[in-house]
Amino acid sequence: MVKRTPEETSEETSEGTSAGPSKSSSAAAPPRTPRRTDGLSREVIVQAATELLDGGGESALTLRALTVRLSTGYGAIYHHVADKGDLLAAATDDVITRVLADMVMDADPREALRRMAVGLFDAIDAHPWVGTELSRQPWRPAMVEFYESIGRLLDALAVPEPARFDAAGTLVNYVMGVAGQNAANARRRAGDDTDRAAFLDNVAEQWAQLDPDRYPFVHAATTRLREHDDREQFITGVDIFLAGIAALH
Amino acid sequence: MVKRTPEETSEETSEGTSAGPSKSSSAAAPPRTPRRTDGLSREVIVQAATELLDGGGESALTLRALTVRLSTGYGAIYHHVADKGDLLAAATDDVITRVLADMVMDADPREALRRMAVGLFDAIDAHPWVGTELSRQPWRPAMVEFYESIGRLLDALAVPEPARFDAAGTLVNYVMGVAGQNAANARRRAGDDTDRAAFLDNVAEQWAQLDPDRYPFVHAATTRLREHDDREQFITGVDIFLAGIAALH
DNA sequence: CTTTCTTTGGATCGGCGATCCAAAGCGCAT
DNA sequence: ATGCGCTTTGGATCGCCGATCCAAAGAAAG
Repeated sequence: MVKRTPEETSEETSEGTSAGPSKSSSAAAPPRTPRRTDGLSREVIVQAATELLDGGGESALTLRALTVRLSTGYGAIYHHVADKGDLLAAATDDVITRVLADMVMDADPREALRRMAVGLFDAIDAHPWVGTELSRQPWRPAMVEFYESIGRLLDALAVPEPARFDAAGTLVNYVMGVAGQNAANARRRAGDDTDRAAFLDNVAEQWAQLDPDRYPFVHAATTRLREHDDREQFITGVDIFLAGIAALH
Repeated sequence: MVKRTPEETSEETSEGTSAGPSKSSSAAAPPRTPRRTDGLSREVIVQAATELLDGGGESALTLRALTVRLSTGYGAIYHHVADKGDLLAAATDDVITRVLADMVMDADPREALRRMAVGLFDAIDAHPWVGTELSRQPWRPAMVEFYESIGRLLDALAVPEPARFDAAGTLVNYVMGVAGQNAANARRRAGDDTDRAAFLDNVAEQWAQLDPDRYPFVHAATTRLREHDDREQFITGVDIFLAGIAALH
């Protein structure tokens, strides 16, 4: 078999009519890069997609980039994957599943709930694109594990059945909200070369310039905006909801 | 104002060379559609964009569709608008501002908070694309009004200053989470021609087929999933939050 | 009327997701 | 072993998108 180096392929494309299929094959023998020896698979593709996403955000996942990274063509990828959405969903499921696998359920239900929420928070913090995709498709199969754990822990907290469903949904909605916001911040951080502190300073400055008479609260909150820690604030929010759930009996 | 009928534009385009700049003008006089008499403006464009978004979701807002709807060209639009993101943000601000303008602050802070959250919920329910854009950019200028109102109402609820900032953020995050989820549902509804009930039935059926031993909570929640009302569940969540605030002092 | 500036229309570009097809390998039946 | 069909691969191609660019058309200034 002739080992052909991946040089430039044919530059001059046929300038045939616009819609004509290439039925009558021309004389020129088309050079082909050799077929890959190691088999492509859905897992390999998902893995490569995850690395692209982690490296450059959601915009870095393009079919073109995938073909380059895997040294293959479009057809090979689309043979294992339905479309780009399928790929993004699979990568998200992958991350979520991994997070849940590492989770240990504590004895105290309250602490376990807090730990689960924080686990999801940290995962989204590490992979912001997961937050975006998750807030777009909150009912992925991988999330069922989450709902189940939350439901059980609420049961352990003696939340009665009629309210348990609403309580679980509320908690999930809160986590999703933070996820989306975090992902948005991370996106902005990557887009601009201003880091998180600079971005917050920017918002805080705009807030500080508001009329203190019309916007007393926002105007006064600028200091806290600069200093606050996202993770701690998130946990505080979880505690608020847990307290509210306990108060509802 | 002269309403120009949307007649056919020029059909036959010039078939110039592929990459050559049209410096040396050829002999053929290029036919031009007449210039519009009524002035274009940023507001008119934002209005048209909103109608497109309401009509066909986020994917319906394309520059091409805008030029057709306004009977104009790309250049005219880009003269008034920075880029597509600017346009989407402006349309979102427009909707949010309108919602806030119609809001009346009640005497009871608890009821007022509930009303504000529901107002945002209803607006996003009516314009799902607002939810997506809002969860992507939670710090739009139009949202400052919201933060301010929430802060004042929390103050009226005697939430002390150190906790007020966290509490306001938590509530906003919760609302954002619901917003994103709602927008996702609406998107799916529009994509498939299955309506909301059919979609929920689909999810519920998948849940029902899970192993009842491994997933007792999710398996049992299918009935509630089918029957629950999004709006009521959202309000329940707000009440949980309010109870949590009260419990934490 | 002439010049200058603002606003408009549309050709064009590069990049994207998706489709399609032929080549290449692989396995099974003969 | 040999031919034949099925699976997998590589890449040309299509249509559409956002964005850029430029010349024409009018409005304003002189």
